[in-house]
Amino acid sequence: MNTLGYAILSALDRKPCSGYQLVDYLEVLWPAKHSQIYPLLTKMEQKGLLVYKYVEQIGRPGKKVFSITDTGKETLDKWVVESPTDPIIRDEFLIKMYSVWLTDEDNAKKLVQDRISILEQKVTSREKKIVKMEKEQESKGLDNVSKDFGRYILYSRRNLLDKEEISWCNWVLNLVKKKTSETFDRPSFHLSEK
Amino acid sequence: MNTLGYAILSALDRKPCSGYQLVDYLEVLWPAKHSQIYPLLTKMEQKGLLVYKYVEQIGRPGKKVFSITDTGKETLDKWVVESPTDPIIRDEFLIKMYSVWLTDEDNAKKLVQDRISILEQKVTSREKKIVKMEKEQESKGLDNVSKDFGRYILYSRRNLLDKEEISWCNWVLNLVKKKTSETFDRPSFHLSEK
DNA sequence: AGCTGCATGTAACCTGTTACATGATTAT
DNA sequence: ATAATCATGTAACAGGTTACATGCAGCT
Repeated sequence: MNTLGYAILSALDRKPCSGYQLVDYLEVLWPAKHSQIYPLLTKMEQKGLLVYKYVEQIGRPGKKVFSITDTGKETLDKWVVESPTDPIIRDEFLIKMYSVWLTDEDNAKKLVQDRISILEQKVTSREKKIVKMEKEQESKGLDNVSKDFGRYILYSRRNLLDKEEISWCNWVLNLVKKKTSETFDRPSFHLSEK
Repeated sequence: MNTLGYAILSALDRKPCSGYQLVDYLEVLWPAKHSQIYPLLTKMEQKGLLVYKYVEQIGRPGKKVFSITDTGKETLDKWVVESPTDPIIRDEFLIKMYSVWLTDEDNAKKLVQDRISILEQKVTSREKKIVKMEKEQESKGLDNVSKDFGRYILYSRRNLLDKEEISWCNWVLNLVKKKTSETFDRPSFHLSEK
């Protein structure tokens, strides 16, 4: 089984979901398109890691609601204690940054400023989600607090990191300015410069 | 052309490299294995984006040193001004965290502590690289300062983010402790709690 | 004698994205 | 009208990893 499979297991371990719902739900854990999720759900169901029942709805199409089985839980438990592989990060922004930031000052600025606004946007929309989670929390009992708290810590992690990247962007923006004004006389390569 | 191709172009735009060297060099920009890089270099050379000359060495095997062509530079310049796609992040740690952090306290702690030590390790080794870059810088003229400074800002970015993640890990570690002692009485879902 | 680093390449496989396909309901 | 949301699925393709394959130099 691949990592997406385990992501699905850990999501369903909290609450049963349809494939459609999982697309949203997995966004924080391990983003995937529906075209990848649906076939995997079928495979996992055939392996006995999941079960589903078809739930008919009024005013909208019926759905397959998947739940984790005991076998599924065991599989997840075994995997969870193995040490995780290195995170995979691929970011076009870094390449573009690397390419333009000295040779093309205007585009460098634009690139960084755009990045800042995208990050700020994400931070605010994530904060909204957190507020939403709070409200839902208040209407529920204590038992459910723990279930969604995992998402909360992941959201706050992302926000922390995004905010830190915004600081970095502003630092870079300052460097670009300095570069122009001070004729760039051998910068001291020190972290403390920040 | 794919993003790896552009990453190669931007790397070679700084200085000519062999495929073998590119594996290391691209690690910060867009990590790739040699099995992906070698065939791409051949394709790009055939398209006229790159040229190479075979350089024989003493005491080690000869290598193909690739350089960017004017066509290659044009291709890169066009791509660089387009707004970058969203970064791709996939991290098993997050799934494992999500799964264990409430149900299995011991493993949750271990998971986070391991993460901290890996991050700390990376931060220190990156700082060493920066020191190395400084020393190399001092022996070179002003012209080359700019060439490696791009790497410097990317390294410092990563270090900043990794350090921030370490803080987050410590915050989570505290939450786990609290959970045990305070019977977890409905935590207030506020960011300010940090 | 065996491991690490330098150096290049191919083949098989897995993972993930884009596009094709369908269809009802609700909001603008 | 037409776009968006809910809902599921497949097929073709692109991107990336693992494994196979070779070979020399230098170190332990």
